[in-house]
Amino acid sequence: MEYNHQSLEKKWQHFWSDKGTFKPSETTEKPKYYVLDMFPYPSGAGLHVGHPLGYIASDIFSRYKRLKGFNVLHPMGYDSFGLPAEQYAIQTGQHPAITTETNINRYREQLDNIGFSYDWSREVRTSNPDYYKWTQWIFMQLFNAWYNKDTDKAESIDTLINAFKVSGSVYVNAVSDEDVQQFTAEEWSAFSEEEQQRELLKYRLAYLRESTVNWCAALGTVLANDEVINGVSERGGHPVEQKKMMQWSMRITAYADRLLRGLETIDWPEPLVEMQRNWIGKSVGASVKFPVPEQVGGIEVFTTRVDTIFGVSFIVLAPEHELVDALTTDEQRFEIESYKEKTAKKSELDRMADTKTVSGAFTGAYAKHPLTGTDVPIWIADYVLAGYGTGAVMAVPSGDQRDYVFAKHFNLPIVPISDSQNIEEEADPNKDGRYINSDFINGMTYAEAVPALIERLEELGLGKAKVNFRMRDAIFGRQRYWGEPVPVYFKNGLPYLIKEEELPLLLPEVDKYLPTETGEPPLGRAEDWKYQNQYDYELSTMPGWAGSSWYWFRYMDPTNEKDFASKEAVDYWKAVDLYIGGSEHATGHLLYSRFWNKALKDLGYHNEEEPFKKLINQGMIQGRSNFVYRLLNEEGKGTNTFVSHGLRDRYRTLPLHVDVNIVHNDILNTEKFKSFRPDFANAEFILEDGKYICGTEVEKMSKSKFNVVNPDDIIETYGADTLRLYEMFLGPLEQAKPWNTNGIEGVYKFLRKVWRLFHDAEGNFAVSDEEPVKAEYKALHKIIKKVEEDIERFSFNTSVSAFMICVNELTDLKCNKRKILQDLIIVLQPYAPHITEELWALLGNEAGTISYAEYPVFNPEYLVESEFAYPVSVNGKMKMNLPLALDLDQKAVEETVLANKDVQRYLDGKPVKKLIFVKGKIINIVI
RNA sequence: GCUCGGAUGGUGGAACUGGUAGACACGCAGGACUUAAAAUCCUGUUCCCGUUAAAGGAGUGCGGGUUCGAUUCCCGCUCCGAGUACCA
Repeated sequence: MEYNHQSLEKKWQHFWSDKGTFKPSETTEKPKYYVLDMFPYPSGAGLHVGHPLGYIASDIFSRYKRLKGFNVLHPMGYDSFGLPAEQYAIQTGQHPAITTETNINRYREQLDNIGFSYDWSREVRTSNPDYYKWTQWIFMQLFNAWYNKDTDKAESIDTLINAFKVSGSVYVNAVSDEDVQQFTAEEWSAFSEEEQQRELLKYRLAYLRESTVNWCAALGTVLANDEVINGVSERGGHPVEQKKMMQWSMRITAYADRLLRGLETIDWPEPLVEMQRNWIGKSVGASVKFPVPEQVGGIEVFTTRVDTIFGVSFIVLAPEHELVDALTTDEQRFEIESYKEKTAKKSELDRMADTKTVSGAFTGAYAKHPLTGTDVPIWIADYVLAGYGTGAVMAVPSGDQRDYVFAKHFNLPIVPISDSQNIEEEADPNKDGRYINSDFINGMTYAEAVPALIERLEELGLGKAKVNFRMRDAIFGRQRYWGEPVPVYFKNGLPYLIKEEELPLLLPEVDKYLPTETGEPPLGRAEDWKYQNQYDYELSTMPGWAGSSWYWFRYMDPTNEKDFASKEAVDYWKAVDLYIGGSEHATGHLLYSRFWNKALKDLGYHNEEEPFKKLINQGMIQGRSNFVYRLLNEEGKGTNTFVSHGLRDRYRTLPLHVDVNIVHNDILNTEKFKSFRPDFANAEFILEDGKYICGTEVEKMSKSKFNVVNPDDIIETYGADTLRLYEMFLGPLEQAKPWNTNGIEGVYKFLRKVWRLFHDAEGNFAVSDEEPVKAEYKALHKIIKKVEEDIERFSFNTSVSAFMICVNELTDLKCNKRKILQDLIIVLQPYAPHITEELWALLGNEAGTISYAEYPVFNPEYLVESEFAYPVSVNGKMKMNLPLALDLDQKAVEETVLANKDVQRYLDGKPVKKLIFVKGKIINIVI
């Protein structure tokens, strides 16, 4: 019988699904292992060959862990709320739920074809009410929580209310809005219900506040910072502007420090850890007050370089700074106003693009230097951002390049403050020298000056050490339809939660998926949608990241109606042991998930500080486009003649994308090309060596570039096992690489060789029960060891090569011994599950039981290198191979090598300085 | 600009803690089997010189260093990719 991947793969896929082979056991002594894939958004385009890369890797790992005796949880689901389905709904009127359902079915079919070992009984969909019920429930927990800095964790809002009742706001040390009030216990009790709620809102982890947001007019919604890339929206690339709006936000900044510290405890790729670190952006410095005689409080600035404080020659406020109007003198008012107007008109994109031009305006006001008391002029400029620190900086032109440029442009003084500075051409921020022009820190080093300054500023009540974070709270509301409704209604303009037993708050039906005429979000169109028939519901929905910020818990107990997951399930499965997905989620999903995980832990729902212990990023698979070259005529118009790639320089041609599916090894199938497009029906070709060679280029995989390769097509031709092996063979998992089908034949050939090991020349199944010989054991044990090492370090590509070597060796040995072959297919099973299940059954084993077989143990005895010749170099240059008996000790090796004729001849009487031994062998002779 | 990653044959890539660079696969060339094709198998394939064979030399982006020995470690540079962007 020949290797027939088509019937064989379908057979086993059905078998696994019917038997529920991959359901983890509920009661078991086995240790648990949780392998998770980042679940996909089911887009209308379906899967291309790039998508399953990470899924294949995680599947190999899961199957391997099962073989090693673990109880493995390996689930899959869909992140099914999102913009594309809604955009489609706007265009066609089709309900997003229908589009989503269709797409999910398509995804499922494609995923099934690849033979993954998911436990589909645990599937989750974030857009299902029985799932988003719990997303809403978590929102409620966060609404009902505040962050206590004294205990360094989130607590129920009740503990805050209690503190207010007992002692007012004095002893409360919380992360909150800046405008919180100070009040006594009596005052608190005297507050009206409304006043109390208004105040509590400033402490809640999920809160409503007027804030500056990224508004995307084209999408009709606000976006979080991570959804804005280079000043345009991540989805669609539409312009984004800053706008003040009442918005739901998540107080993720409360967790800034814990999110940062946690990074040291998890096994994640360094670049990703670095990205999160930068995003959180912790900077240690000081906040310093510059008194302004006419203003109470003065101007507070944040600086990471207090040591340069004597170099301050002016202060710069962001144009939006709240003190600007009050400070501006009458003479300067016109200038300031026109500057503010000018900057307000600039879009985010303009402001970013234009970092070269120096601009600013003088307010006419002066602040007092906190240490010298001299007058410091106050300016405004758009290089200072309102959103970071205090929106004000102390400018030290000698130490900061932006301040330097500004000072030069407006002719402000530049005072050197260190004897090691060179400020002829530009600012010099070095910290190496000793201070000059710096009052009482003159002569000190950086390390001496900083504590001295902080101490002095604290004495004066004008400054203190301070830590600042770049990260902002996350905007949580979206003015869109296809998302989780926020379980909140409004009474007297204040938000209140609906009752827990009223969950889920279902997404109402609307006539159109567009904003209302009055500019309200689409939910404003829902008729009679009122809480208790009288109160308005919140009309914005949750952002895309809400549903994905806790989904790994739901897989543990997906049908639970009483809890987001049962206590037992959460205690058993704990955190995700291995998480595989793309690095594009570094500052979005992966940060928000860590945040929610920590908050849920603080509130007592589980015990894991970090949700994902180990994380691997699979590299993106890019497309590899093929081109044909259309000959141009005199007028530069395209003709119907096409020139092969190698000859195109001799003609005037126009490159055209051609469907990669009619190109094989870069050779165009000219017959298929003629039916590719109607106008190519009479195409003629200028060939080289009788072939039409196409040009190539690496680009993103997309329909318009005709470079999309569908996994279904590959599976049809070569089978799922070949696809799985080939995707791994393509290169290191974490590396980005173009998809290229050129080498797939090699992998397919390998599987046929595996098949043939079990069959005789006539194609009949034939294995022998003879005892294997030593060489056969050696080949087997080598692969067992190699695969184990490779999988443990996620080097799947090298395993595939090792399998090929092993099977070539066994083929050369004409090995058909049961004892060898059975172990071989167990080890191969994670990579190529279908063919191995088939062979397992052919060997007479109970079908399907391979999943629970023991991973074979390699035997070190067979791994001893039995080479009789080994290389010796002289002074690092390879010179000769020496024959040598195996079991000599170091002394004997030394004597034998030095006595060797060739060595003698090469040494030519020169004295041997040193012999370099590695693992008991002489590697090098130094003369 | 800053941060991080990368550069190895015609191609994808291997070399794990410094120890025979180029495993494995594709492609290419030649051969066997076949009426022929497909499939399968064998041989060769870093470059230069040379060739019946051998022998020799160079070689992991470039320049230097450490070392008996460097694709691997260190310093400087070039190019490519990713992230980030006036963060005080």
